[in-house]
This record gives sequence, C-alpha cells and structure tokens, in this order.
Amino acid sequence: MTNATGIDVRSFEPYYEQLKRILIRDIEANRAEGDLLPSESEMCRTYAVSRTVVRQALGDLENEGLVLKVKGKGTYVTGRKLNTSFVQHSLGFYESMQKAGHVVRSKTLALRTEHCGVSMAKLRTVLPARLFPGLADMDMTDKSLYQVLASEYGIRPASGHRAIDATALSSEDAHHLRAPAGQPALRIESITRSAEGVLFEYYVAIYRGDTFKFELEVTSP
Amino acid sequence: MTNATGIDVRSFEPYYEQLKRILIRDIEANRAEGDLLPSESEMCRTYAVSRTVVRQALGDLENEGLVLKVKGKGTYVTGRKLNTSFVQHSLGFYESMQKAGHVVRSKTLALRTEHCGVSMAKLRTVLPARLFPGLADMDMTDKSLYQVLASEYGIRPASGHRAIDATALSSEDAHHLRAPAGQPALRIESITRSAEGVLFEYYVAIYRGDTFKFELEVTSP
DNA sequence: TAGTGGTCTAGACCACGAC
DNA sequence: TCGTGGTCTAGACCACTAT
Repeated sequence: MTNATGIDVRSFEPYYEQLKRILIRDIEANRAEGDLLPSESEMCRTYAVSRTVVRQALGDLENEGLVLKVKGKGTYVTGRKLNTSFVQHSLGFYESMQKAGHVVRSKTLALRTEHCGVSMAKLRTVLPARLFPGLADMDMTDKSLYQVLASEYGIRPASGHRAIDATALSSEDAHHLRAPAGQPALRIESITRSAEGVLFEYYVAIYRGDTFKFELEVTSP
Repeated sequence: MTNATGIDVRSFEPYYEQLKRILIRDIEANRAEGDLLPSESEMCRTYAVSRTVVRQALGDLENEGLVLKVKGKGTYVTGRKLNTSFVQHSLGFYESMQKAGHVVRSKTLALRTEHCGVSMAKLRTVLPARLFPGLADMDMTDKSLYQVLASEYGIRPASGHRAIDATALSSEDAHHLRAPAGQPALRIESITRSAEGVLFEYYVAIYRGDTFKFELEVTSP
C-alpha cells in the first residue's frame, strides 16, 4: 500500500531517500527544535521498511545536521543552522566567546589549557613554558588566558596569524563537542605575538560547522 | 584467529573502528593516491567480518576524504590533505587564486558569474544589475572581475565583510569540485563595498576542506 | 525491566563498468 | 558475462537511559 506519506516501492528512488524527504517534510511542518522523533523500530513499522533503511535515512539527516541521535534515548530534532555565533578576529578565545554570549569553562592540564565552550568549540593552547613560570598552577576556570597573561606576566597580544580550514570532526573532538564524528568543523590555527614581537601563544580551535561562523572586516591595503 | 593485522573479536572497540585503523595504516604505508583498494567482498574474507562492517568502515573513510567509492569499479585512495593553498584576505577571488598559483577560468551565465578554480573552489557572485550595464556580455574568461569593474565602471573595492563557516559539500557542489558529497568544505560569504560605500558585490565561495586554507594577519585594535 | 540507538550477521537483488 | 559498489531484508545481541 502506498499513500502520500509512505514509501513507493515502484519508485526508482531508494527507500532511504524517500524516507529522508518524508522526515524532512515532517520535521519542517510539525516539529520544533528538541522534539523527539518516533523510534527507529516504530518507523520500521510505520513505513514498512527494514531498520537498515531507517538508519541510513536518519544517519544522513544527522550528518546534515537536522537531527541528533542519542543512544538509549532517541532521535531529536536539532536547530537547523540558525544558531550561528560570531567570533571577532583579533580577540582571544575567551573574549570572543563571551562576546557571543557563551559560557566558557576551562581545565588546566599541566601546561596544556583546554577550553570548552559548552559543546561548541574545542581548543588546544600551547605556551612556551619558560615565559610563564607558575601558569600551570593558576586557576583559569573563569578567567581569560589573556587576562592572566596581562596581569601576571605583563604580556599583551599585539599581532597574530590565523589559518582557517574545514575538516571533519575526529571521533575524539566529536565526543567533546557532542557532535557526530565526520561532521564538518571549522579549524582555526592561531599564532599570537606580543608588541615586542615575542611569539607567545599557539592554539588550534575546533568549531562545530553547524553552529559556528567566523566573521571579519577587511579593508583594501 | 587474530593477528597483528586482523580484527580482535575480544576488543571493546567495534569491528568497523578496528578495520578503519587497519585500512588507514595500510593506506599510509603501502598505497599511493589513485590506488585501487581490495573489493568489499574480498575485505569480508580477509578480515572475516560481514559486509556491513566493511561498508561502515569504508563509508567513514570516504566521509573523511581518504578514499572514494565508485559504483561498478571499486574503492580508490584519494589525496591526503597535503595540498593546502593560501587565500589572502582583502583580495578578490581571481587575485587570491592567481597569487596561490591557480589557473582561474570563469563562465558568465546571464548576470551570474561562476568561477571554477580547477576543481578547487566554487563561487557564486551576485552584482546589482543596475550598477553594471553590459557586464553580462563581457568576456571574463581570463580577467578578474575586479579588473573589469575598475576599468569599465571605475569602481574599486575598498572594504568588505567576510563570514567563514564549515559545511558539508552538497551533491551539486561536490560534482563541480570533483569531491565526495558530504565532505567538509570552507564556505566564505563575502560583501564588498567601494570607497564611496556602495555595496557592489556579494559572493559565496565553496572551498574543498582538504585542499584549502584561509589565512589572515590580525592586529590589536 | 523495557525501550532506545549501536553493532553485527548472512544472506539477497540491483545498476554500473569492464571485458 | 562477471565483479563492483548500492540497496535492502530479517533477524540478533549489546550498552545505555529511564522508570
């Protein structure tokens, strides 16, 4: 039996593609962000297809950022690329995240500082150990790295270099960001120098592609 | 039977993750770009796993840009993130591509100009039709849009805004860039103003994440 | 304990590409 | 014709979540 909301077995289009279209239409018409979709086995019954088909359709939709699958709970509708944030260039990570309204927490691991912008970005910062004695012991939980460097060491960022590319989330980064591995991510590699020209900071930041945007103003030379 | 290059059935790691590691090691050690990997059914026999496992591993590797699956032919090794290029900010597309040593060809489609940086980037440019009478008829095959705008209309870019995010390649863009759909891509949305403040150009550029990098120098305000 | 998504098996038929 | 990857079925067991 085939109807307007079912799978057409005579179509040349694969079942999972048909199902994707059905689900997208359903989500856009009837679901809000955070809504729980029917379970995979229920979709099997509803659309009379095997779980392989349902999982391929939902897997594609997850890769496209429309839904999020959570083991043991279900499949949720996510925001649809609407919640972009802003990162001003020439700002430190903490400042730019705060400016965008995000809470920033950080953990200090030896001389490695790892910031976690609430399931948004992942960051690895490397600082020359010689320049910053005692930095590893400092409480950075709710302070900017730049604030600490300025107040404790008198070093302020003056210029820097940023390299931006797109990459697929590694499984480790995906875990930190609570996003599917392989999902597109913005990767920003950064070097910062003080006014004296001392190269004092290097970091690599990973941003979820579906929730982040990097914006800058440019002028002619 | 388990050996150094096989699947460990006692491991907590899923078979497809183990197989991914095995294949990545094999590719990095023994394969060159363009090489044909063993078929899926041969991998099933070699590693004593079902085709589901092999397909999940190869599907992940394709999403990560390491291999390319071709129906009826097989699975090929692709280039591995080595060929990054540079795009200077505050430059037009043509200039930045040329600076990076790329050949730029373009097609004029009505008032739409589409540049194709030899399987590297895809670009859509929108210009206000009122400001540029006759632009659609001009030969832009090997000229910069900015060159034409300056020589024919006396308009020069002075300032602009860039928004950069990461996205998955749509199947259409993937076709143009000869890359797998879903692969991470850098998306740059750009607005350019003349010295008089006239907003005269808007474009969206899609760059393959595995071959492109966007670099900029920043200074403290 | 019951339900969910994650992983896996052992098959099957298909369209496509090379021969 | 034969081998390839693409799609699909009908099961199974698992870890995780909630109650």
